[in-house]
Amino acid sequence: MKEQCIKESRNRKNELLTIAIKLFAEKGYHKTKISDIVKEAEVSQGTFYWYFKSKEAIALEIIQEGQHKLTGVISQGYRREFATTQDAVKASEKLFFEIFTFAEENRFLMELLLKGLEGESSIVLAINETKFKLERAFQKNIERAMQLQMLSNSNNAHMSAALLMSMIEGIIARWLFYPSFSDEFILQQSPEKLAKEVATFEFYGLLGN
Amino acid sequence: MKEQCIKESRNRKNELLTIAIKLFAEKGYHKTKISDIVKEAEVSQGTFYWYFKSKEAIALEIIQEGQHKLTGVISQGYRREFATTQDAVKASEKLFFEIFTFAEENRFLMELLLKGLEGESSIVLAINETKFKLERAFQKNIERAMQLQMLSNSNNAHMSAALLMSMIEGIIARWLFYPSFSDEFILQQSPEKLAKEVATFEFYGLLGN
Amino acid sequence: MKEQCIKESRNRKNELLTIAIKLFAEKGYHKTKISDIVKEAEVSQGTFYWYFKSKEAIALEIIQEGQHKLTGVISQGYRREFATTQDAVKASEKLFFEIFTFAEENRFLMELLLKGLEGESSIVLAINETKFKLERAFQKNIERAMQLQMLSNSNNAHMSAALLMSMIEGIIARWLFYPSFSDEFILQQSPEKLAKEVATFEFYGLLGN
Amino acid sequence: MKEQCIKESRNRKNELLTIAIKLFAEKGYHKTKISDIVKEAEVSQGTFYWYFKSKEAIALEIIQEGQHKLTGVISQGYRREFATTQDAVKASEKLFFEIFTFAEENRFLMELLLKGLEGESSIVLAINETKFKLERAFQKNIERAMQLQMLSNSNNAHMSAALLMSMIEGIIARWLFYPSFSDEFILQQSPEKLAKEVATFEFYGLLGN
DNA sequence: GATGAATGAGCATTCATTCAT
DNA sequence: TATGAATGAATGCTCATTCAT
Repeated sequence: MKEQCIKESRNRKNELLTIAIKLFAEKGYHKTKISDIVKEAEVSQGTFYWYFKSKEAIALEIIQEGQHKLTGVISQGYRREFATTQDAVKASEKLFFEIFTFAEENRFLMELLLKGLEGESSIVLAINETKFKLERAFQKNIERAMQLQMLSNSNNAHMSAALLMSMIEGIIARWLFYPSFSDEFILQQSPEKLAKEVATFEFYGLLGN
Repeated sequence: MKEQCIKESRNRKNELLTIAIKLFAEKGYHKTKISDIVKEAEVSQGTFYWYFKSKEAIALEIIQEGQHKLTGVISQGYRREFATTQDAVKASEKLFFEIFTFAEENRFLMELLLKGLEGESSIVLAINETKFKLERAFQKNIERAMQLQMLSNSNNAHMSAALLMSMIEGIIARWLFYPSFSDEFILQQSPEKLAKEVATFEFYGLLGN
Repeated sequence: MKEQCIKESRNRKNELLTIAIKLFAEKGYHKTKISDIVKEAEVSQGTFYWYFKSKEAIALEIIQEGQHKLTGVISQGYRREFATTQDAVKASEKLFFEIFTFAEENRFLMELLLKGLEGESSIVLAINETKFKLERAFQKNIERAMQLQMLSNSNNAHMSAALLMSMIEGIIARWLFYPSFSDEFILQQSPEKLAKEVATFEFYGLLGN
Repeated sequence: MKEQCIKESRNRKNELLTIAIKLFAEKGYHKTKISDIVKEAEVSQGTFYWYFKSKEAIALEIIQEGQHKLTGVISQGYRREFATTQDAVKASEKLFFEIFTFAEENRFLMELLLKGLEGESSIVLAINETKFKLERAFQKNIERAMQLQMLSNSNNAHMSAALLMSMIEGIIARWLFYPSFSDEFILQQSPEKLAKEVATFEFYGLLGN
């Protein structure tokens, strides 16, 4: 019985979280009113405040949970060791695939993590931290490749990681968030295909393959 | 005397625009109050509404003026014809240089154009249109290079343009907007150096040079 | 078992009453939340409403119980008959002593009775009634003394009772409720000493003894 | 024209202050809503916040202004030097008269100053400070009389001042704030008569004159 | 008896916008 | 042109109270 209650309550809370994620992504933080969230969840205003201390609190919880999930995805994507350039490309592709898949399945959450929320500074900080961690993960990967002599040391790992991260951000945004602004080529892609394209560009550039 | 008045008023208006750009970039659209803007400009609330119909109107004017300026920059950057790959890299570099320079000189405006404003849909639309135009300019450049047989036709110009645009956005953001999150390598760069790095990556990827 | 339950429940109820008295005195009626009371009692919100119909109800119960107790104290203090002025002073002193002792032992309750609660009118009424009764007791005492020719008939018993009551209220407040605003002289007094001081002033005034 | 505006605005602010004093005294701080105040003043909610930062702010302003006025009254009441006991009684009477007159003319303000507001601690502090100052004024008067050998040194000036202050508070409360609880004797008195009664009691006590 | 999730009316405060001067 | 007082709809949040379990 107690278990059921806990489960019930978890559902209520999760329901509110899911709706909040969607509305924040769709309308933005400020234009999403608590009344919008509770209306969609079919609960009262008071119920919202039973589960969350404030509007800022739910946003923070969303971001932090998102950071946690995304960190899991990245660490999964890095399990492979690689020896040849081909391996490295494959490894990169694999990681991108995981990220794109996660983005596809957590569309709104990803939108918040990447586009950010024009909210309290605590929220902005949490978002930046998330992106920072992701970028550092890319950087480590590149540095490993440099140690393995697969990449010239003339590369600057920071800069390369920043470029990589930017590409991932941009592709996801065009693919999922601004469909109307992108052409069919990107929209119709599967995570696999996109991962391959980005990984190729990453290693070979426009002249590549 | 009339002339003076017009000039005065232009100044007043520009003053308000400049302050609004700065505050929107620093605090965001919603967290910037009209009262903040007029306080910094040392005019009354009423004066603001003499020059601008509404808060949305000033944001729109900012974005549209920004779009116009940026369009000018891009068209400047394209004047050159190129024949060899080296030329193409140089041309790209030149364009990037112009964009980075503009960004450095119009820091807050650029921040608004790239990060966007969590505002009315009209504003969001205007911003997206601006980014869209920039991206199409990159795309045209790539398509030209493909026609000249400098780039393999296996490239997808849309995708490449999206990647390129994403990199530019990302680098500018790290360079100018989030200095605290970036390492010294990016922060200390000049527009020239950054342009070179990005252009090289664009054509050769990580393995390149 | 039933007895135990009743006892238990009495305890629960008394616990809630005691905590409520303390919190009402410390923070005031409006600033004391039901959630504060139950948190300190380590019971649930629902439990509160099993014992009390409402927030108003618990306040009323507190006041009425206080009135009852205080009435007992006063009637105790009046048992003596007196013949000489000395006796009258002693009798007064005795009564004051009882009141001060009660106040010391029921600090928070006394604070509510004297300072009042900014609450519903029913509560305010109950408090005023309590103070009214106390004052009438003083008045009767004075009238008795006038009948015994111990006090001149030029005295107005109402006025004198009001002055007396005011002094008692004031001294208790300074002694127990606002220690930080009073000097050491009052703070360090025992009920005996305070009773003596007030009784002397009552009969002889500043020039007295 | 500007003068008129200033006057106008002063009136608006004073209007709000006067209404707030009345409502706070009648209904208490918490039960007085901003909407009550503005409704009675026939202005909008926003207008209230043009003149006062918050509900707490208006309460504080009321108390501080009251403190200032009352301080003025007290200092006026002390101008006389006295040589005989009769003089001292007269001087006391004069002071009480001033205070009672002020109380009669600033009924609601006095109610706030004496009964206090169950509000933010800043407000409570300001009120206590006001009462503290008044009491210290009484104390100084008594000490002066002791120096002049008019009062026995066996008197404790602090205690006497506390008793005096308590009497004043009590009489004003019964006279003005709780008419229904007092008898006709007090209610029908003029400030002169009350001042005389209290001053007599002060010096001679019940047995006095 | 006891729990605690759920309710919803109520309230202080904000801020873009208007308008008389 | 310029002012700044005035407006009022909008919104986040509180908290006494209820009720299914």
